[in-house]
Amino acid sequence: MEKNIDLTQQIVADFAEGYSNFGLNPLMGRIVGLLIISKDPQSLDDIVEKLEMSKGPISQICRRLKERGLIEKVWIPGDRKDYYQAADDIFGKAYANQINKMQDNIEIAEKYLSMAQSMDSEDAAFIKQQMKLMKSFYELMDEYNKKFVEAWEEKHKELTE
Amino acid sequence: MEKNIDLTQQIVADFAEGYSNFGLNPLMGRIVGLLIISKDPQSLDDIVEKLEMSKGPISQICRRLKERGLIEKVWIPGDRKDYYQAADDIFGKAYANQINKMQDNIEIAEKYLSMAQSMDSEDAAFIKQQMKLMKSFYELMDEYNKKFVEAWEEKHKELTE
DNA sequence: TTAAATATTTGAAAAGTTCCAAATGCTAAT
DNA sequence: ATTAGCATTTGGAACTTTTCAAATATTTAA
Repeated sequence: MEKNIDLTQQIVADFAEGYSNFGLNPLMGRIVGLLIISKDPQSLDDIVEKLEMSKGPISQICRRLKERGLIEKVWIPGDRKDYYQAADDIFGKAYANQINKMQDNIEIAEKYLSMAQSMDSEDAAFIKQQMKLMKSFYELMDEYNKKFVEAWEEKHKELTE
Repeated sequence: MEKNIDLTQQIVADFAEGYSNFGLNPLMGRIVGLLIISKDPQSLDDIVEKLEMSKGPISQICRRLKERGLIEKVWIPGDRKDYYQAADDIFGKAYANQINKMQDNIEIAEKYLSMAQSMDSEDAAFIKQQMKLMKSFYELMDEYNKKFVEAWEEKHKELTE
C-alpha cells in the first residue's frame, strides 16, 4: 500500500516536531508516531527499518518510552524478539507526564514564598506577592487538570468500548 | 540585602530548569525569573549584570519574550535605555503559548483522519480509529483549558485588586 | 552448557544549540 | 546633521545532544 508508506513518513515527522516542541527528544515522537498508526506490534528491527536508523538510539528511546508508560512490550509466542505497541490511552499517559512537570511549579512557588516570609523588606513583600500568584495559578491549573483527566477517562471508555 | 542576591540566583536557576523542561531556552527562564521577582523594571545592562552574561543573547531573548507577551518594555522618562518588567499575569500568558501548541495536535489528528478516510484497508481503518481518539482527546483538553483560563481570569482579578 | 539471536551499552563523530566579542545599526539629544 | 548612547546582528568558538558502529551483555532454544 503506497499511500501508507507516505502517511507513515509524514506522521512520524509531525510527531517528531510535536515532541520536540514540548522539549522531548524528537526520536521519541518518531517512534510514538509509528507505533500509534501500527495495528501490529513492531519489533526493534521493524522500527529500525521503517525509521531508517541504527538500533542503538532506538533501543535507548524505547526503554525510556516504556518507563514513561507510553509504549508496552508485547509477547509474541514462538518469537524471541521484543515487540512494542502504543500503550492503551497513550495520549492520556503522555499528558500525565506533563501534569507532573507542571506540579513542580507549585513547589517552586512554595519554596520562594517561604524564603520571602523570613525576610523583611519592600522587595521581600513584592516577591511574596508574586509567589502567591504563582502558587494560586498552578494550583488552580492542577484542579482543572484533574477535572479534565476524569472527564477524559469517561469519554475514553465511551469511545473504545 | 544579602539574602536577596542568593534568592535571585536560586530562582533564576529554578526557572531556567523549568523552562528547559518545557523545551524552551533556559535563558528565557533566567530572565523571566529575574523579572518576576524584580519590583523595579530592569534595563538590559541591569540584566547583564545580575545574570553575569554578555548582552547579545540577552537582547535576543528579551525580544522573543516580548513577542510571546511574557515581558513588556517600560518607558522611563529622561532615560533612553529600554527597561523590562514581567507582564501582568505572566503565568496566564505563558500558559496561553502552551495552549497554542496543544491545539496543533487537533490539526494533526484531523489531517491524518482525512488521509485515512480516502484510503481503504484494515490498516486505514485502524489509523482512522486512532486519529479519532487523538482528536477527541485534544478537543476535550482544549475545552478544559478554556474553562481553566476563565476561572483563572476570575481568580486573578480577585487576588490582584 | 553452548551457540545463536537479540538487546543494550559505549566511545567517538556529527549535528545542533548557545554564547561571547566585535561590528553594525538605530535613536534621541544637541 | 552629528555624535553619543544604546540595542541588535553576526561569525565563530564552546558546549550539548544525538547518532552510529562496534563491542558487550542477555536471553532463549537446543
